[in-house]
Amino acid sequence: MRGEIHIGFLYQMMKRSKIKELLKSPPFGKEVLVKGWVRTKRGNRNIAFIALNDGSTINNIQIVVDTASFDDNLLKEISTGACIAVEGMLAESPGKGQNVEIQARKIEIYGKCDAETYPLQKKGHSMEFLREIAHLRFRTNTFGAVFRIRHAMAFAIHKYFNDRGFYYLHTPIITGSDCEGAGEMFHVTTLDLKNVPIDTDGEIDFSNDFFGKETNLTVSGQLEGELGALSLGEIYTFGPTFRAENSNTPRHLAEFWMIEPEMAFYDLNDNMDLAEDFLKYLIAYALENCTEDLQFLNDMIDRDLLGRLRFVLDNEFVRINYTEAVNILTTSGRKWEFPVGFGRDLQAEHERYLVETHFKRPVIITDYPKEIKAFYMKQNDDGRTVRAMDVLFPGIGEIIGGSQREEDYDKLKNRITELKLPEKDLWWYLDTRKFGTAPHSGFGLGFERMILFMTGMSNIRDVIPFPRTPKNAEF
RNA sequence: UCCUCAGUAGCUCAGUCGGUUAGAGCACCUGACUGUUAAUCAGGGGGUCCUAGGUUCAAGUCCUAGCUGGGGAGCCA
Repeated sequence: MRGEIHIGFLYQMMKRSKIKELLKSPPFGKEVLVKGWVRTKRGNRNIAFIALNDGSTINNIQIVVDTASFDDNLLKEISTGACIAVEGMLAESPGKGQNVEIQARKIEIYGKCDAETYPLQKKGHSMEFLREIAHLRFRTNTFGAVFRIRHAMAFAIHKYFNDRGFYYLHTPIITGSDCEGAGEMFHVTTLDLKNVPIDTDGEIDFSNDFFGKETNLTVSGQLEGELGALSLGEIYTFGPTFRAENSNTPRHLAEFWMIEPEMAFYDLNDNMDLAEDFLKYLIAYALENCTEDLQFLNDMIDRDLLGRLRFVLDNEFVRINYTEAVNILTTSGRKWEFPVGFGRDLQAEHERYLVETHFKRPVIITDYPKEIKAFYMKQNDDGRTVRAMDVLFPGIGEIIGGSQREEDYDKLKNRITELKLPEKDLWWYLDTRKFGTAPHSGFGLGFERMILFMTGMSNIRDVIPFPRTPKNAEF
């Protein structure tokens, strides 16, 4: 073989280029090899144009085929959705619409794609239809953009925290405590569901279950996250979370991802500062690193997307306490479907009014009545409110929920007793207040809700690859 | 879970007052066209009208129940 030039050998050795690389500062005249999926093919008897996409960018590269040089049957098999490898010369494109094209010299078909049964077409599809073919929807421009942005945001989250000395802590997905207080949980068991053991009280006997006790999928990593923060200083979790609520809305999933930073020595103001800085960092990261995908979504999905992202980035969040929020709502002159008043939780219509009508920007509401918030939130001296904070975003509603945590052992224990929570399951949580307690704070960011905001998509089922919702666990 | 709207070709939809053989655009197939840009032009094939009952001489159309999906609400991130 030495010294011998063999076409097949050359082809084997040529390194595959990603389309993203070829489209920027293209080395015209160079022989290249690309591999990807056909988006469209058009042309006439003499020439064919293939738009090829390999996922590295939303943009396609144009493959120009001189039909006389290729077998008719091969060309027929290059239909929308087919996967091919193309070797050819990279050239400046004489046509309008693209600067670069590849003049094909050799084409190999990896996977044919029957045009009659392939569900994706060149034209637009409804989101509802694409959701039914979630295994193929990655191949559309919209979902390619959404999932590239989703990746970029996941990466940026880790970078943000790592750069600031936070440690990524893996809290358990299976939990033995059902007192996290965030809704219905999914049971985890190896018991035979057709023959569940019953104890003498008529209750399910979990002693022979896998863990020897009742277990569930976690609804939050917060309580365990606090344990880490009270030694490591600043930690964050980023993992899946499960809620067995029968929620059928465009903003809820039964399985979703959540980011939960937890910081020792942070008070509520530090917590708010972090939340605002964090969200703005993510927006800035997307604007800088996902430019083309965001532009596409702005053009095709939501005309106001880029403007809204820049607006949120450039403006300070409003910070008001719950009592001030209630005053604004009661003096607004509006008629509310749900009543407003101290002690009542803010409804969607109230939050929307504050964010979208009154302030017209993100709002952080703090110091809610203790009755409508979780047991672990730090109690204020007024005896009626807690150091909670909700970050409300336009179009999304609550994107972050957090608080300063109650670090006083007695106050925390009393609250647990008041709410009749199972203290025996929380002994380890209380221990951290008994042994070297510290003021600390944290919050939870719903990852998919953030992706909704970042992409302009309107249904949360379209920003997670395979959504789990009531009555739906396909794929 | 509640309220509401919808379900007709592969997709998006039209279908009159209940009336006899259910349509369009796109997609697909065939052909034409020397560089296309959601290519264009001509022709062709393609239907469990969501399911089950019911009313009627006659139901895609009206009634009842259910299923699925969208939107709104609640729960929440």
